Amino acid sequence: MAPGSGSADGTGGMWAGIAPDASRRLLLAAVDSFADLGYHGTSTRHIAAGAGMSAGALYVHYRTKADLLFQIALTVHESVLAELETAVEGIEGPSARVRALMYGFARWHARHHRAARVIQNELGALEAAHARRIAAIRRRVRALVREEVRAGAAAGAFDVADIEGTARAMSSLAIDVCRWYRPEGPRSPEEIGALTAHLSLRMLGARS
Amino acid sequence: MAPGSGSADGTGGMWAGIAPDASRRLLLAAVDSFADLGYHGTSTRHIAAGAGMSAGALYVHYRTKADLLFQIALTVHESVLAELETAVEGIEGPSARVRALMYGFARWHARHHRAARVIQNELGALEAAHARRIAAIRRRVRALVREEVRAGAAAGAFDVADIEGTARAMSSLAIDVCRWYRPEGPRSPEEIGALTAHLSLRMLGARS
DNA sequence: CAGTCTACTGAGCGATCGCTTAGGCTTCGC
DNA sequence: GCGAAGCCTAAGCGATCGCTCAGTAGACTG
Repeated sequence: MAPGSGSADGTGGMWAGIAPDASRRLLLAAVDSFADLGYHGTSTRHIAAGAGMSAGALYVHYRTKADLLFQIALTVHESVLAELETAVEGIEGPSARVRALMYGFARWHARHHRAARVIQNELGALEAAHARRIAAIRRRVRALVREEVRAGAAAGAFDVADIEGTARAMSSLAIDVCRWYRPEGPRSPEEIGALTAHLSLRMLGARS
Repeated sequence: MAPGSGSADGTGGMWAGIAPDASRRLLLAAVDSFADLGYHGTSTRHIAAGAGMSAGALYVHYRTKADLLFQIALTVHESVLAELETAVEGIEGPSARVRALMYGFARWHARHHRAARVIQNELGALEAAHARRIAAIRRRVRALVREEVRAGAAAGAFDVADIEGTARAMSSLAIDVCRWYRPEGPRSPEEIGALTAHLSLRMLGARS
């Protein structure tokens, strides 16, 4: 694992782009605290302490607490998008593509369930301008899933009456993993990914 | 609709059991505010103002802000449980029972998406003793879904290898409705319920 | 009509919030 | 060797937090 990274990270370091080191430590401490206590339940002093600094040091690296949340939301959403785009790269055939997509989607949300919880629960805490930028990325994620469903249905590989609704359900299934997943539970992120992919193909009425 | 109820309510008044009137008004104002701003983001003054009272009046009806959250969590979870138990009452045949169960489950989370968001996002804000009582109800809800899947699989009506995982996915699909549902969107709670039921049966490999 | 009770207001308590500021230590170019 | 710049601490600002409490208005009891 890359040095300086505090937790398991399967995407080659979601936080690797955050420099310098002190900025990254603050950001990781914020993710930890936001995941447990929520954005409003977390004080800037608590974040700074988690990064081993005094209260004021946070403002050397981030303008406001809201800016810190935005940095997290941006980094995390871009990581999801990259994960999905990589997942289907070079894979052919509607069923194989959906399987790869949903496997990566769900596995990501298990691996990064704490970061994912932050961005699912605290979207409403973003300021209006920040929220718009994040919403744009989320639309691209949903479009990616919908496009796979649409293409597969058009090719006759899937039997799906409600493309939009079924694609929404697939995304929902993968995203909600972060709400109930516990690392100490019986399933690995890979197993959850495989199950989610399998169930997605069933929802799509894919030929076995 | 019952008088005194502030919003559409398909379960015959989830909040009808909350008396007197001032207590219920405070509780409804709290749900509204918690759903938008989160538990920690909401001040007791804001709740009281939402119920048309001054700050101190809240403490005539509730011991603490945490007690208020617990009352909400308890009422809402019992409403879900009642909804599911009623949904399958008198219905025979595994597929028909699953269809009724998941229809009710998802429809409830669309109809009451604001209250549902509170209890999904703010579970961590509950005090330990309160959290245990709520967790017990949630286990009963999950068991209800799992039992329908198990019974149907045992009867040969479903083709499902991973009973626990598939049941979890079904619950997840219904619960997550509250995260993305918008009343101004194109789908009614009933349509979402029907789609969720349909997709659940597909995940189960039910005979058409 | 006096006495009691309940529901509520408005002021305010101590604690904590996000954030700023003064100042010190370290590292650097020149 | 020295001023500039960057990163950090400690103290503290004004605002707001959850919550308490003395006092009041109105309904009910005997």
